[in-house]
Amino acid sequence: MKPRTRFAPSPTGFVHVGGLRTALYNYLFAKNNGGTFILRIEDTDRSRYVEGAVENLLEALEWAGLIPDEGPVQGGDYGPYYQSERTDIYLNYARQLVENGHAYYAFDTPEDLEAMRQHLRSKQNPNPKYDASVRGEMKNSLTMTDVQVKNELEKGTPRVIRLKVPEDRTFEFDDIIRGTVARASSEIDDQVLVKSDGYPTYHLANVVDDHLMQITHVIRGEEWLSSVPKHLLLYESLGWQPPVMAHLPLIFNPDGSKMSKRDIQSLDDLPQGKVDPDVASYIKKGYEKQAIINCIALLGWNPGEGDERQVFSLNDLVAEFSLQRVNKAAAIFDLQKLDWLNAEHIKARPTVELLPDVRTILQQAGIQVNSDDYLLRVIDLLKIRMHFMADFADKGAYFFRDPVEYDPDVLKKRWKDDSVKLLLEFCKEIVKLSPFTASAIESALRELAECEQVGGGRIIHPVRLAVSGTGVGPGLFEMLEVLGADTVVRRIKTACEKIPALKQ
RNA sequence: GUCCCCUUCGUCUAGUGGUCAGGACUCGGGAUUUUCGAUCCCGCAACAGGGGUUCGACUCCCCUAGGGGACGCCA
Repeated sequence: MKPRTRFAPSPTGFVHVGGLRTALYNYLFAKNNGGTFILRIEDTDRSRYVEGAVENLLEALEWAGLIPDEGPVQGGDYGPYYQSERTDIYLNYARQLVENGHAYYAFDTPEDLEAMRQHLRSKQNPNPKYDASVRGEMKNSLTMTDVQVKNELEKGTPRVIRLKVPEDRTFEFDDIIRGTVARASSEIDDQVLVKSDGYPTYHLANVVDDHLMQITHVIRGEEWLSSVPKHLLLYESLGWQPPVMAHLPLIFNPDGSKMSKRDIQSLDDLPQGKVDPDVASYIKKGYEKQAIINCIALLGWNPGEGDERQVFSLNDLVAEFSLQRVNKAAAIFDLQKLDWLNAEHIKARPTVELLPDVRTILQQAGIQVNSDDYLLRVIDLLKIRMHFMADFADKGAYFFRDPVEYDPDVLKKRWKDDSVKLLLEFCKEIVKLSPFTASAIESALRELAECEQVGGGRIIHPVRLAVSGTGVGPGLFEMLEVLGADTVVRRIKTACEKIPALKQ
């Protein structure tokens, strides 16, 4: 059977890095097995609903290339894909559970619950549960007569439906990532399944939906691990077969704390030991989507023995992914590795593909680009040493306009008393070149150096400074070829006039 | 507090009884006499601790410590 996986976020705000990884793993597992990747919106908490959160989510998935096969946008045979539109379905199953004795109505008010907890709270038991030990003293359909219950229901008294967790049972299951996990039923509370507002809780809704949507593998964060027994009991009570479970390790800040949006003002000025959990921040900063995907994929997964690749495209990941190779331990999100991967992915992108993006970036920086052909050659020269796409503007501006200033440190170090003379000689030589190619330029320069009894660097460095204004960049001769003879000569002459004055 | 999960270089990790414990990022050094945050090479750096099991443990078991998660009419 082809697997069906789902990413089931709740739209309570921004898209978390950990959430994106959960989506990624669900996607990768489904695609690796020729299965179906489903998006389901878990919006059953009306009080936490955030305007625009669903749109954010959809955008982020789209950006990352994790397109669902079924979901709110695509539709599908198992919709609706918003849980808020499925309340009657959940209610039906909840009633069924009550009828079969697996669940019961409870009329306890929040005050009643607080009183109960207050009463039971102790050092040994700081968080009393609503469970088999207390449900006999509470206001519910187990302690009330049928008539009373019927009365309250008819009156519309606020009530919830709770799961009746049996005593003295142990729930055991196999998690693909963690192996066998067991938990005693005495540790589980009588979970609310339907809230007094008529909406289901996550626990009921996810079980019902996963079954109805024929989800085969539940891949989600570790925070759900301890509620699996409840879900298992639900599957059993409903007479359903539970899906395979896989609980992913968490992702943390460099200092080991939980990633929190509250810690962050800006990505460029992160608090010590913290990292931004909001995927949108990374998109905004201009990270390559492949780099983000690559990075978070490696946070908890690796291709295994003998395969020491670090750089993966989404397709590579689809081909290699397996849940068996997902790590158990939590990982720390390392921005340095992300930055390195970002540079790798820029290098890996074909120059033609880079073209429109670079053009946009240059335009945003106020740099006029006249010829795509020219831009293509510039990108070819630069992309190997760019860490961010924005670097094309910062470090490539001189390809489009003459330098207005010269790096003082480079000037001090590289500009000698004979530089003017040598550069003007150099100009005389290169104007004769036809065609104006890197190799021809190099020969001319080497010849001149020999003739003048100086090392090549004596000319190379001042030329670079004169032409680009900086001390770093691509190989000089390739750079000059792309710039063209006219530009090179013009810039050298300008520099020969301006720099001596700067040097003093 | 209870229950559950986790623990190899600073970080991400390989490793499933016998390895000089491997790779990657970061950092340091060297090379490239054309720079560089590019490239290549080299280097620093780890099995949390204690018991077992075994001829032999990073690998299996137990305990301790540390970290994390859950304990809501939130997901």
